[in-house]
Amino acid sequence: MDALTIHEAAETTGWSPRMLRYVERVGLIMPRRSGSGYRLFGAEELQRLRTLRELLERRELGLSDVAFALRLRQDAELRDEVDQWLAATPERPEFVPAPDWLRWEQEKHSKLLAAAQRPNPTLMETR
Amino acid sequence: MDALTIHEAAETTGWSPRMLRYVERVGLIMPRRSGSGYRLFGAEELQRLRTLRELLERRELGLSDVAFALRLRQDAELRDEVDQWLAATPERPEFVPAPDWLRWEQEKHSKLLAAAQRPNPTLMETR
DNA sequence: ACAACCTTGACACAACCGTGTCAGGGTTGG
DNA sequence: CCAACCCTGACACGGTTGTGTCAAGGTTGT
Repeated sequence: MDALTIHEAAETTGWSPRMLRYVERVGLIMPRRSGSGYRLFGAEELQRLRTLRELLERRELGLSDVAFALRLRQDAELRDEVDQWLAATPERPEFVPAPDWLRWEQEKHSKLLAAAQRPNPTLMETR
Repeated sequence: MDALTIHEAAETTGWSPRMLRYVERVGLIMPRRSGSGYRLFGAEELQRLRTLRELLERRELGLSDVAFALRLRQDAELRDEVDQWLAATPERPEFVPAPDWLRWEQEKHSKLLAAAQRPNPTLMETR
């Protein structure tokens, strides 16, 4: 039948056999098995594996990231809880009144260099 | 004003000061800063921090998981790509015709124990 | 029957995550 | 002015991820 064994699948997908087993282990693929336990990769999973590979490196993801996304998708309750947490106060810097704190971010880059000749920095309002 | 410094915030949230800085670093909180750069935690972020703590341990999540969920939420394109990948062939074992492969999972637990007295295992259809 | 596959399990190892702790240096409040 | 904070950066360290490799044993095709 048109199904590849693990070494063949490895060659056409760019994963190593070792990694194909690992990808299965983290739950992202579940190739069917032959009667004697051999993994069999159909055309569909081969495509899926190529796509996954491409996605991971293009977006700098880890398998664990995608695995977590899968977990979110399968556990609606979890998804809601996480989403709800993220929803609270989603966007910041939450309009800071002082135009002063932005400098902080940039200052910290030059801070070390300028540390010597700075006698007394900003110093204002007590928290 | 009603805003706590990092040690005070640590005590009321259960995080250590070190971890509060870390949680900020991974992008899950962004406490505002005083004029001299001190982190200031308002009531809202304190609550958020307690909730986060609770969520993490109740669902066995890591900060990196929630950070990734945040990334997904903020990058719609990424979310779509990941979702689309997960959508393809979402549910398996994809109805296996042979009632035989289920045994595999259970067998492998007793396999080592039974290895000695098993002269010739299943052996059927050639992949 | 024998080479060339396949299986699981284990050791190994770099890179990262989550944490603590310490150093060097500013800030603050009494 | 001094103790008690705060800041960042660094070293350390156990745990997880991602990966290779090897061992012991079953399967397959010629």
